[in-house]
Amino acid sequence: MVDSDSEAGPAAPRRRADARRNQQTLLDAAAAAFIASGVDAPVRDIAARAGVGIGTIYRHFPTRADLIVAVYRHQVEACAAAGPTLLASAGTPHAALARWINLFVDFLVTKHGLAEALQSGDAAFETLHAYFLERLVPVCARLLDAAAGEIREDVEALELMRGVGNLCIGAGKDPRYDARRMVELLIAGLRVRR
Amino acid sequence: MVDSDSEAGPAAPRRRADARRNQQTLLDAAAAAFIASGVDAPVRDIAARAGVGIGTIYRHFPTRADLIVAVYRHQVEACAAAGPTLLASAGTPHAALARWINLFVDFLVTKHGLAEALQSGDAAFETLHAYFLERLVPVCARLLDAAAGEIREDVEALELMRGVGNLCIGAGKDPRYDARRMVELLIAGLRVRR
DNA sequence: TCAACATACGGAACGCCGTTCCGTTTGCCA
DNA sequence: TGGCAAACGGAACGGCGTTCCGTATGTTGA
Repeated sequence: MVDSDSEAGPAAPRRRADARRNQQTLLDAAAAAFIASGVDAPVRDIAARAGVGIGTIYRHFPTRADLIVAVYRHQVEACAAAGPTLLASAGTPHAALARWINLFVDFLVTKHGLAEALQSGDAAFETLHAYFLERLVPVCARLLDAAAGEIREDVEALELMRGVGNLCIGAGKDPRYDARRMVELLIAGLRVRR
Repeated sequence: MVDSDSEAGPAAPRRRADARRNQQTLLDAAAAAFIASGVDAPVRDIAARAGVGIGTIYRHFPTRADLIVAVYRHQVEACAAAGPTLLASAGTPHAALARWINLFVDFLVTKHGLAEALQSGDAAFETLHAYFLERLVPVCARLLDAAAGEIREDVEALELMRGVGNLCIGAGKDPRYDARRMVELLIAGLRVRR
């Protein structure tokens, strides 16, 4: 289940009832399809799952990327919100950073194909890429700032996020590749040597 | 330029002259196309560049992956060969490992889209993925063995190679993401803490 | 020199994809 | 209830990798 359009604007132009129903149905169908076949599930499959025409999907979500963003928006927001929380609760800033990155990795690793889509140069996923960076890079930057002194200072938040995202590609497809361990190495490498 | 089929078998079945010419032309055209548009240049473009029909390309290279392997085979072999050489010439085993990884990263980073293709789950690139791992993982394993004691021992060669490959994805597309630096972090994280 | 045959070629055609377009249907309000 | 904006459905388009097969050509033995 993905909840309805409790979106931005106060001036929601009041849409037709069937439109709202379909939007919700589509979000649920997409979420199910993403779990079953990964985020690159064919648009036609999602439409079929929702019992809806192809045209309908595109009126609600102009591009595949918008659909993906809509499906995962809540989890991304939750991840963003966890940053400040961890900073306050965790022992050291570096520990907070490590825990937050773990959260992000857990999220990516459990979404078949999402990491791939995020980094794929494909112009269609530009929106997706942009949304993730927009939302998460500032959070990461705050954590990095807080940990300054404990970690190298030549690494920007955006770079780190992309590195972590990249390491999550292909996770779960080959048991011999453990994305979490690789990210752990990356974060370990971030520490300044005593 | 990519040199001709100085391939395996001693019993090369003697092919027609035009076939040999076309194979060479195709390799050159593919190399040029890969530089111009990345390794995912459309098959039709490569055929057009070579002045050859689509059917011809598929007789010589049953799948895109085979073509990519053929184009880069020499560089991959050179990289594999550099392993033992570095181990003998570099100061410490860890330094040899670091230099060898650098070689690999340089190779990947200068081939637009190759890292992406290598890790893309797409079954069509299975051959490509397999060839790279087959050729380079044993070399990496030897370097890791030599550096044992200096580095963590819970990381296998295959895992490290995939991690490095992943970090190279998207290199060169965004100046704010420096794949080399991320790999440097990963390798730094590999060292045991004193 | 010249068949005749295996080999290799070219490109139309197929299936799958994301996306667009437009004729039809449906909810809503006066 | 009539009419109209809003929303729908799915055929159609362009691009992709790949397959298939009728055609052309190099080779070779007579």
